[in-house]
Amino acid sequence: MSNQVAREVKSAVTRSDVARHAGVSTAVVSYVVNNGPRPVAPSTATRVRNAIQELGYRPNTGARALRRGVSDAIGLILVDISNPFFAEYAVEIETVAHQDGQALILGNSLGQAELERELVDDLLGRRVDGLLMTSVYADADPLADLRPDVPVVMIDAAHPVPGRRSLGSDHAQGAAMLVQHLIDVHQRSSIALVVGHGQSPKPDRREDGWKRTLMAAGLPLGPIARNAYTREGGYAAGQELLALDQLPQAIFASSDQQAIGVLRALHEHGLEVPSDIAVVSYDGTAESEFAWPPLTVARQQVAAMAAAAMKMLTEPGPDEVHRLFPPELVIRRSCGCGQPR
Amino acid sequence: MSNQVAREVKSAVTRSDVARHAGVSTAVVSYVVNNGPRPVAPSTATRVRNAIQELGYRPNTGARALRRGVSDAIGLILVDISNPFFAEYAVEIETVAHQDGQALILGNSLGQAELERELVDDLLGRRVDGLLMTSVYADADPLADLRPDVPVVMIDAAHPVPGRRSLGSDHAQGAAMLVQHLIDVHQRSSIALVVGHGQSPKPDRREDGWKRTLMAAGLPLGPIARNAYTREGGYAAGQELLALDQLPQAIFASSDQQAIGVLRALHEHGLEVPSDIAVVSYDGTAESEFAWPPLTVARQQVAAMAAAAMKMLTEPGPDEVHRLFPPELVIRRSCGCGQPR
DNA sequence: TTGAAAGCGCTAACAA
DNA sequence: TTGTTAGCGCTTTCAA
Repeated sequence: MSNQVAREVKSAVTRSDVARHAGVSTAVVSYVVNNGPRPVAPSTATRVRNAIQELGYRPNTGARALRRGVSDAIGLILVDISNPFFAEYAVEIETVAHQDGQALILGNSLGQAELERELVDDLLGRRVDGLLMTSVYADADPLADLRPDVPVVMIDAAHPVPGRRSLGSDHAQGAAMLVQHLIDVHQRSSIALVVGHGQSPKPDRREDGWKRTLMAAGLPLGPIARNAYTREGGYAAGQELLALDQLPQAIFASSDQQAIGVLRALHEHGLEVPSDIAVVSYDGTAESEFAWPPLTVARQQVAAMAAAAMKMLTEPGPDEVHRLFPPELVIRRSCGCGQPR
Repeated sequence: MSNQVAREVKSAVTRSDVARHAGVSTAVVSYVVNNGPRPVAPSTATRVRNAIQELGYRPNTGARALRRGVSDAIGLILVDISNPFFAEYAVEIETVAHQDGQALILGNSLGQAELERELVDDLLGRRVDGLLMTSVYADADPLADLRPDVPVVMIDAAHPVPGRRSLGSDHAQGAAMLVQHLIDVHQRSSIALVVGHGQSPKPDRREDGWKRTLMAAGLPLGPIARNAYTREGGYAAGQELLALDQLPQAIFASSDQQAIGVLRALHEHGLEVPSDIAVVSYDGTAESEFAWPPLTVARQQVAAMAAAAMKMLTEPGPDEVHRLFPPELVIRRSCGCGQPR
């Protein structure tokens, strides 16, 4: 009874309570809980397990972390997990992490450099075993003055990041696949580009891919509308393109979100997609499949990237690497495929 | 130099390194870092701060947690953060938590009871200061045998949860607002319902709201299509309704995701929304605004719920409470408003 | 096979 | 105003 009460009163049960209850030392409890490193007689082990059960003992992960020097937790810093692409990415990462016995601590930088700093700092203070992140900074190393002493992997890096491990999708290739498809299969010769603002000195690789593919095909470059990688940005970009003297025959949007915005602008103008104008986009989130019409996309290999990111974090390797994953072309209806002639 | 090397070598700098470097005791370092509880002479404090700076010292959050008995971390268990509603919810929660000095540990149960259990267990082992969760279980208390010794708040609860604190949106009211609008403003007299499978003995409160509003208006109940609360579920439900002898004049979908699926089914059938059939839905995620046509919705007050959830976790209060937040009616085009006659 | 005990980094009561 | 020191709960070496 007094046990009952004590537990109700929220006295956390510790290993020494268990030891006392089972009539053994705390070391033995440890051996049982961790299944080593010393052997324990079966009968003793059973007594300990019963005590654990009865007392409702649960090892304190933090204390163990302090002693062992590893926290079994990793940090994930995203700009904004309500962006569907990152949400899908996060699910994959969390799944892999959990299978790996790692908990995931999440932070949203919301595009604010200062907040990003705070989050990194907090995570390092928690001695996470690793840090996965996308950075607000286009180029500068956001961690420079934070001197992280744990592995860091930049998980949405189009370009190599000096001195860091990084990975991302091959944006140039994805863009090229999409544009090539519009040219080869749908004979579009005027293909517009919707892309983000050029914050970075380096151009968006999707812009490269679009440009090179058009040039290689001997086609003129279509109009470019630059705006945020959001639905709102795409909407504004779409309106911009619609205000042009001559409507392009197709639009390549650099993110699903932008494409969704573009579609809205086109619909509001009473345009039919793909018959009046084709639209394709980059990312391949679930949302793209349920847009109207369903979007033909270059789908990023989110699961593969998540697994690779966790691996880069855990396994030894060069301090600077950059892995690029090829996106997959997913044909749906917005490009003109599967349409009645 | 040797300092340099030592740091490179990844020897974590501890409070006693700082103390030695500054020529003070570890207690003083603590007083400076925590700004108390004892006063420190300004000149001493400066010396300590310089040492901290030079050595790149960062307090070990885990050690502090062990000593103080609070972890400054909370757990969040969602079914799936790639569901946009939960993603938006999570952003709000993380933001509030961060402002509150709490880190957020995220877990996705993916609809698997066993996984949910594992996540809860892990989080309790980490001694989170509180647990925010949605449960896979419709009714049974998923925590019963886990004896959580921290505050738990069920954050997406349509009904009170026995013995627990919980909160959610007033689904019945939201449904009623939407249906009433379709009746009063758009004179729709045949309104279908798309809702989830009845896993729970308790009916979905949105079904209640829909039913009562129709009955109060003296209208017949429209057809019901039951399917998952996903885009796919909505798509299947939409097809089901389209196969009926008589098409309803409007559809109320219980989630944005379902509405998106319904819209796809309608579009594929060549139906115009809202002129051929109106569609409204529940949730009000960002996606709903960019659907085609933009969806009229009952928007859940995500930010308010997130703040309230954190408050319920932190502040003392009754062990069992259930707070319901009224959704807001957001009129867009899918109901027929703003359409040319 | 088991136990005693040191110590992970930190806080804070107590002493000076 | 500063220092000494006892733990927080755990792992693991070393001795029995």
